[in-house]
Amino acid sequence: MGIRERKAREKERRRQQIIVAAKRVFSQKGFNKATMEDIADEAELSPGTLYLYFKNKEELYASLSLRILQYLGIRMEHVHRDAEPGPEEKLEALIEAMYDVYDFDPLTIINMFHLQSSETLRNLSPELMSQIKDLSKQSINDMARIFEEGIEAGIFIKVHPIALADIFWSLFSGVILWESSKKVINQKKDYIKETLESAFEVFSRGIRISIED
Amino acid sequence: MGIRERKAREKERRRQQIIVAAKRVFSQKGFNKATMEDIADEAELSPGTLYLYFKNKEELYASLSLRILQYLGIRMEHVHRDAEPGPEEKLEALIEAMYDVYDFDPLTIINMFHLQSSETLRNLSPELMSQIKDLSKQSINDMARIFEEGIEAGIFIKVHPIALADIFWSLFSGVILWESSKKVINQKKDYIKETLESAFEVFSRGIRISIED
Amino acid sequence: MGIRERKAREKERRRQQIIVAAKRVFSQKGFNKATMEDIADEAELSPGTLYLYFKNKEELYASLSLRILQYLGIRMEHVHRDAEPGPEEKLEALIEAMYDVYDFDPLTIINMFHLQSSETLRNLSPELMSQIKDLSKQSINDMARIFEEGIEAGIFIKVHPIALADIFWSLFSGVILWESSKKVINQKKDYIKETLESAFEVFSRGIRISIED
Amino acid sequence: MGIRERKAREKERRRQQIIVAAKRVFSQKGFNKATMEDIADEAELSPGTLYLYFKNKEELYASLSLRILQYLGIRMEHVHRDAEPGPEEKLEALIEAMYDVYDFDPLTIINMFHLQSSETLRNLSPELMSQIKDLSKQSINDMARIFEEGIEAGIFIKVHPIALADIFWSLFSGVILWESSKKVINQKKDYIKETLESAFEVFSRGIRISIED
DNA sequence: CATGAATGAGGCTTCATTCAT
DNA sequence: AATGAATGAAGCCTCATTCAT
Repeated sequence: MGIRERKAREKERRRQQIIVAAKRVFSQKGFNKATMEDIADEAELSPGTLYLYFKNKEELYASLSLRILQYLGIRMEHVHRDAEPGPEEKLEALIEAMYDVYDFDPLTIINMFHLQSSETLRNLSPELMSQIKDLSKQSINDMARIFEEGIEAGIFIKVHPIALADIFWSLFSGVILWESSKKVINQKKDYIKETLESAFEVFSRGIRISIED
Repeated sequence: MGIRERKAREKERRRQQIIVAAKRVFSQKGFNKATMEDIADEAELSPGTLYLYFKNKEELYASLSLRILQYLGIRMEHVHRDAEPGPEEKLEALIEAMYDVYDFDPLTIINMFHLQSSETLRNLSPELMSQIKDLSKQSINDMARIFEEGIEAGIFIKVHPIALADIFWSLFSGVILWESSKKVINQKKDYIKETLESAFEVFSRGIRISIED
Repeated sequence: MGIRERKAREKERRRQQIIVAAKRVFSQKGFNKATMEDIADEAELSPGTLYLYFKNKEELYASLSLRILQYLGIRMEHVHRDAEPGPEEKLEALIEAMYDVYDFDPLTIINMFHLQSSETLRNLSPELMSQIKDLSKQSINDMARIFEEGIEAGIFIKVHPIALADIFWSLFSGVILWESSKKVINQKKDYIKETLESAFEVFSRGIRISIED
Repeated sequence: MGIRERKAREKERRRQQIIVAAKRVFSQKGFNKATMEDIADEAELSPGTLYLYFKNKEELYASLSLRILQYLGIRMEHVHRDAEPGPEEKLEALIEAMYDVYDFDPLTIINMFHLQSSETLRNLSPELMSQIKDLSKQSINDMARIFEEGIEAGIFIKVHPIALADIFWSLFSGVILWESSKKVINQKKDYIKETLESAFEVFSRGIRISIED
């Protein structure tokens, strides 16, 4: 069983090796301009080998997102488990988590939003699709729980918690995409972090009930 | 001269005919899966004809966005010219405008955000690129002016107006993309309008200075 | 009949206008890279019009050569009619004529040799083909007559006169092609005239019977 | 190591297989009418495979010439190394070599002259271009050395040796092109060999200094 | 006669994927 | 399991030619 285990570990390592290469190449060239050969070169493997680990190009692409979503899921759990009780504190922890998620892998997270917003989505295998779906839903639900607590506590405005979570997530992805595409257009430094900060502030203020409300 | 005019009109009509077809096809299949032949078929023209009106596939794609951006620009002007004076009123008018922009052409607006967030952008002709850039910048500036007025009036929080405009725009596009991709995943009706409404409410509340601030 | 004549003249003029444009464009871009639209633009006509005067692109191309061949034919006649009697003198006149032919239209003459040496030849209409054939043959025969006289006079070596004409013509075209392709390779000035001069000298010496032969 | 060697040999064999097919197709249809698919069919390979061995159509075309030029180069060396000393003997050896070059691959040699005299030349990759250039120059230089020796020995006329080499080469290619295009026109047997023979005789006589000179 | 917009066949090339070794 | 050569489908685009005006 030790041997079988090691095999499994090696297989997983190889998988990661490919994912890392893919991440780099996709980030640099985008989904369509990146070729499987590019990725194989970057991974120092042959094209054929990629297909031993991923069914096709689209699945490989989507797999990148899975890692982020998994990380997001873990962070969401932490927020609930570790953060101080109280919706305000949890919201803050949530925001912190989002920065970490972005930092965890900025290139891939942009990729993920591209995926989200792309025809590619339509061609994924059902299994991968449902994995993504489940992970997304799980994280959105985790976020929603925070908002729900706040609403029940009378601190947050009465908007459907899931809707708030969607808005929060939309804001996060919207800012990242828009700021990074501004960068493509203007060739200047991106202001993702700074804009995210302001955006979260606006959001936090926006859902909080002030005294006079 | 009457004849020349008619020719010009016909040429413009043909252009529109292609644009309409392209819009439909791109919306259905996305940029990469859509072929020029698909579009030609939809427009009931031959592939070659498309190239009499658009330099290549990418320019055709980008042209769709241009129309939206132009409409957005017009609406932004109206907001400044026609809306009741006062930042509050203008913000409301701005939000109204955004709904109209979305309604003007929902499919294309989703497309535009895909374009924005895609490698495609890198291959556009410089002219088209700069047109898009200018139009975007113009509209963002128009939005920023509203926020600036509000800040000066002491009604809105002191965040750089351009940043607020970016956030507003990011929120708008983020919601549309996320909701429409949720639809792909869940096959359910999309909640774009409803979510936008809540999002704008959160945003409006978020930038307003309440008494105790 | 005056009117009909004028029409015919105008038609011919238009034809020449096209030929002049074609010459320029073909010389610049070569047969395949040159498009009918290029030529139409250069002639300040519409593409459709070209087809009123020439059956297709290949015929237009070949027509350029006809002008040269006609000029060559005329010069050959002159040589026989005007040159001092005696093969030596006629050979000299022939060589002079070749320079003139080259000067008459250097670009087109290179074109003609390209035509000669090209698949294009295979696709010409039978009529044009036979025109070219006749003109070529006529000129070759005229040249051959000079050599024949020289042989009969015991001045030139006993090689079949037609063969000598072919060799003469081959030398002429070979030098022009080789020198002009060297120019493409080396970007230097071409040495066509200088090389032609030496070539003709070698040829003349080569066919002359010296005393000891 | 044995395995790597075999792979290399197989790769080279495959290359040759393509070259042979290309030669046949190009000779039959000419550069422009020949399609990559034609060649792939002839080679019993798929179109994509051609691109594993040649960057594009033009490079494939040019590669054919390279082989001839290489052979020419080898023969030129032999002439210098093996031929009896003395310019006369070397000139004879040179002429022998030219026949062999022609026989080595008549179809391709005609192709090469087409290439030489064609717009195609302008689009070659710089590397291939410089290879062709170098090989050509080398052979021309080798020829020139023969003439130089003859001039120094007082046997050949005082014309710049490089010019004589150019003339010699022009005569060779001119005869081949003209005779083969006459064949297209007349559908008769070609007289390339016979005409070459006479041409070389004329040339040899032409550069030799006779007693009375 | 002239126009020039439209055609549509067809070429080159790329690249995801397969499969014999 | 890994390779990497081969595949071949399919896409974009060009451009000679036609034809209604």
